[in-house]
Order: sequence, then structure tokens, then C-alpha cells
Amino acid sequence: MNFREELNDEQYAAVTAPDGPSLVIAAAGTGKTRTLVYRVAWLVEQGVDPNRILLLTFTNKAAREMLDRAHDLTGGGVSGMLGGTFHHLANRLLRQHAREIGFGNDYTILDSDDAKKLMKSCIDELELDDKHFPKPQVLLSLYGLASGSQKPLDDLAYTWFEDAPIDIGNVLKLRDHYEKRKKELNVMDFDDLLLYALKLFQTSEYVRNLYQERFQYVLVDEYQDTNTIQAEWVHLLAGKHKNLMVVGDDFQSIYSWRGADYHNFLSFPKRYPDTRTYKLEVNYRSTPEILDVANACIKGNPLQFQKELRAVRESIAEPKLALLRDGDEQARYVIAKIEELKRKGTKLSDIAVLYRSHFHAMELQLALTHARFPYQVTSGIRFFEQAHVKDACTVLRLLENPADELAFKRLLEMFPKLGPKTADKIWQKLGKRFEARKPEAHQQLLAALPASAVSIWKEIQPVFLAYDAESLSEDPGEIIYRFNKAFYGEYLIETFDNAKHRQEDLDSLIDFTARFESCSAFLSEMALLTNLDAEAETAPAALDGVRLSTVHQAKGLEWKAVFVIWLNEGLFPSSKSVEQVGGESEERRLFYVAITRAEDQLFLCAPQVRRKHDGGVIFYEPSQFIREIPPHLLKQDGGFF
DNA sequence: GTTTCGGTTCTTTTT
DNA sequence: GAACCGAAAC
Repeated sequence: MNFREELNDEQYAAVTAPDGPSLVIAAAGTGKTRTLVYRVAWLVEQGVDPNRILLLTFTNKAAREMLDRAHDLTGGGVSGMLGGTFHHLANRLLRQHAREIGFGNDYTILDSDDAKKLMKSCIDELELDDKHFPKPQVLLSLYGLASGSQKPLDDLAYTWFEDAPIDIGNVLKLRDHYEKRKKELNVMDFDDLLLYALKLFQTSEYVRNLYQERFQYVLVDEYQDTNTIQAEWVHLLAGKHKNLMVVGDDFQSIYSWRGADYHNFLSFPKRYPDTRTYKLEVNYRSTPEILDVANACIKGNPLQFQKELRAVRESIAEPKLALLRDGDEQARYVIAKIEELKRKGTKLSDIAVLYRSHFHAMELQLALTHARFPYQVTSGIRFFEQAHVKDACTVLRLLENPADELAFKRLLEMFPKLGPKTADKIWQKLGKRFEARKPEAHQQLLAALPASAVSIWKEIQPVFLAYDAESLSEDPGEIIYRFNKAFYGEYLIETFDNAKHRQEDLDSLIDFTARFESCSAFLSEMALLTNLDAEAETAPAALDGVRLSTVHQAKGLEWKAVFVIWLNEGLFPSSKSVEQVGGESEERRLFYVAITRAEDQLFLCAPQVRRKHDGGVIFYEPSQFIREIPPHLLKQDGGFF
């Protein structure tokens, strides 16, 4: 392979970096992924055993893309390399070594929906459920932040609830209770996976030595998005050989709300004094005009690593600014432009509309449907968190973890006349445990169930018992299939108006399970996958359609034409973010991410009013981010204002 | 005492 | 949509 020819000077330097810590500052569109993939190929060509390379990413998509590309580039020469998200690696190591820190390896992973439910029940149990007490979601974010940043909860809580009359003592008490309940249920949430993985490395010399020895080279993607725990863990993972290469862009740090701290990135050279730093600034993606807008936008932020995107492409069109009357007019504008682009030969799949929050896309979705333009939304609801998908997996979860109270109650509450109270009573009666694989447990349960539920349970019971009898522990799909046939299929029809659609989801879920060697592997994966990944799995055929996406979900992607809508004060930047410390800068970085997704054409849209449900209107100023861009860089277009 | 149903309100971003 | 609340139904 001729590395010199296939890479530019900047990339080549990073790819062929000598051993030791290195920091790659990769601005948007400068071939960050390419550099990482070639780095892997380079290492393998130098004779490094792929088995001793670790590649960490934040998203499943990034992990898959890099593994695929590295595989193609080296003609399969990287097989054995360990690559995946932080959470995946954590789960993998914990399943193997959890005993070292006093846990079983049969824990269940809570997704955010489960965590919310458990938190709610904790609030009820402590009788903190008054109107002014924070919502489960808020508390989970706070506790997650405390865990990920390794900061004391009381300090964080005090700042977080500064202006609210909330008893911090209760907030602390609740966290202890939540922790206790998680242990009882034998479950871990996302934050726990990272926390305990770190703890495993800190406390078990055996584990630490084992993996420090193994991982001769550690590569981390999007390092600016690491939190304290992750940075600490990476530090330990690479602790022996110290061949740590981190790649990222502080301008694109957009996850501080979940604990990401780009100071890990900024202070990397301080932490590792012999760091070699590489900068990638040559942008292959966008026209010079778009990069001018991007560079101007980020100027408003306090100085970080200095860098300027340098264009190599020719101009095509000026970026446009459209000030519109309302959301409907904005939708008409976007559609008119899409039609124009299509006439000139742009494929719909090369067009994206980006926005700050999912609900900003509502009018546009209606209008696109009306205009019969196909579109795909990267939806807010994840495939694996939809009610029917979770319902279908309750049986599996119970089989794998008899203490999984959430799964047990979820299953029972599907029965007629059986609500939360009754489900709880039965759970208590069974001694907070249901050994689904043992016939005695079923006898005990049947005695406790209300008469109306007994006959239904008798239908489901064989599904549970088949697990051992027919050795189905390696066939999660079969369990789901039988549960569906025995009970859930019918329940679906009685419960949901779009049962057919949901049944199709379940069919693809069953197909999806085929790739897993065990029920436990499948359940872990379910919790760690997002809908985007599921989409790619279940609908591989790339449909032609305009992409609608949040900016967060668009990170790392690119399109020929990009629209950014609802660029208004209070919406983008979102008013809730601006209230937080550093919120405004983060929103600006988010805007920077949006701009740098565009290859040829960029359309910025700002309506003047938003209609409410009751017919009233709210006026919105155009976003400060638009005002910060020198007017000569944008051409006014469309609209009447 | 519980469950169920219908209406209302509100949507930040994700592993 | 889905989470919450209050009232009707069991």
C-alpha cells in the first residue's frame, strides 16, 4: 500500500506517527476517519498484531464504519482487532470479570426508558412525589453527570437547583436509594457500565495487567467528547505501552450536557508531556464560501486550539439566508429549493434538513408528505425503545435475570385487570424474584395471579420452560417468536391501532437476533444500540429520500445540500441550553457542526413566528448566530421580510 | 381500591 | 407520540 500517495502531508504525518502519545486535531471534513483507518492499516503493515490494537468510538455507527473500511483497506488484515464504543467494551469486560469487583456477570443493562421507570418508582417509594420535586429524567441527567464527571453530587445538585426550592438532602437520599434498587434488581445503567469498568481497572491488578499488556496500541475517536471516567479509563487501558492516539476536534464538542469535557482534549499535551501533535486543516468537503461561513461562525467562541479550515474545492454557489414568515412558509421554501435542486440533477438522498430539536421538523414532515417527496427521519424514538419491542423482550429478560423487576411488571401489566398495584403485590409475594426456568416458580405465580390472568399465563408458561428443556439459550429469536405466537401477537392487535406495522417490527427483530450467539449477548446489544443502527440493520437498502435529522445525529455525515431550519433565538440556540454555563458556546459549536455538513450548498432558514396549537403565535428573533456572520458571506434569498 | 379511558400538555441533544 | 391527570368503570 502506498501511504505517501493516498494521503496528504498532514494525514501522512499522523498516520505514520512514531510510538508514544499523539494528539490529532482534525477539523471538520479533513479526513479524520480516513486518517484513523489508515493508521490502523499502517500499524498492521508494520507487523503489529491486530489483536493488540484497540479502537474506541462513541457511536456504533462510527465503530462499524471504521472497522469496515479498515477491513476493506487491508484486505481482511485487521481481523481480531477490538473496535467498538466505550459502552460495548465496558460491557464486554464486565461480563467477563465482574466478579473481581463483587458483581455477577448476569446483570441486565437498563436503557434510558427502564432507568426512568425505576427512578420514578424510587421517588414514589421515598414519597418525594410532590409537584416541585424534579422529574425522573432530570434526576437521571444529574446523577449521570455526577458519575461521569466524578464530581461530588451535592456540589452539582446545588448549582443545578440553585433557583429552585428543592431539598438537596432528598436529592442525595434518592440517589442512594436508586443505587440500592439497581443492585437489588441486578441491573446497570449506561453510566454504571463505564463507572464499573473503570473501577475494575483501578481495583483489579489482574485485569489491569491483562489488558494493559494486550493493548499495545489504543486509538480513540472523538476524544473531545470523553468525560472524566472515559479519559481515566483510556489512560489506564494504554497505561503500559503508552501508544495512545486520540483524534478529535474541540470545535465539534457538542456533548457537554452529558458530561463530555473537551478539556480532556485541550489538556492532553499537558497530561502526556511527550505528546506529538498533528493538525488536519485541509478540508475536502465544502466549497470555500461554506467554509468562510463556518470559520466566521466559530470566531464567536473563546479561543480553543487555533485552526482554520482551508478549502481545496472550487466555488459552486453562495450560501443562502432565507428569512421567512412562519413554519409553513419555511416548509414551502425548503420544498421549492429541493425541487430546484432535483431539476438540476441532485439526488434526494444528497439533501438534508437539519434542526436543533425533533419537533422543529413537524411542519416540514407534513409538507413533504403532501408534496409527495420521500424523506427519512432519524427519529427521536429508538427502535429498541419502542413499547412493542420492549414488551416482546420481557420474557427473555426474565429468563436471563430472575431479579429483573422491571421486566416482570412490564409483562404482568399487559394482562387485563392487572395494573401497577397488583403487579407489585405479586412481585412482593414471590419474594422479589421470579425463577422463570423453574416449574415450581410458575405454580407459585399461578396461585398469586388473579383468575382472569391465569389462563393467559398458562399459554405463556411453555415458552419459559422450553428455554432449558430445548436448550434455547442460544436462540433468542425462537423465544420471542413463541411468546409472540402464544400471547403477544394477539395482544398487539387488541392494544395498538397500528398493530400490523408493529408486528413487522417484531418480525425484523426476530431476524435481527440471528446474528447473536446467546440471549445474553442479544439483550446487551439491544440496550446499547440506537435506532439509527437498527435502521441500518433492518433496512439496508438505501432509500432515495431527503434526510431529516437533528444536528447531533448528523455529526460525521455530509450532504451536497444542507438546510438548517428554525435558526431563531430560543430555538437554535435553544433557550434551555443558553441558561447553562458554557451553553451558548456549545450551541455555537453545534451550529458549526451543522454548517460543516454541507458540501456544495447551504441554506439557512429563520422564520419570524411560530404557530401554537391554540392558534396563537409567538414571535422569534433570528438567531444571534446568523447575526454574527458578516452579511456579505450570505446571500438573502426567498421570503418576504 | 384499582384499572381504564379520555383529554390535555409539552416536546434538547444520546450511549 | 407519550406522559400526566382526573373521572368513570369494574
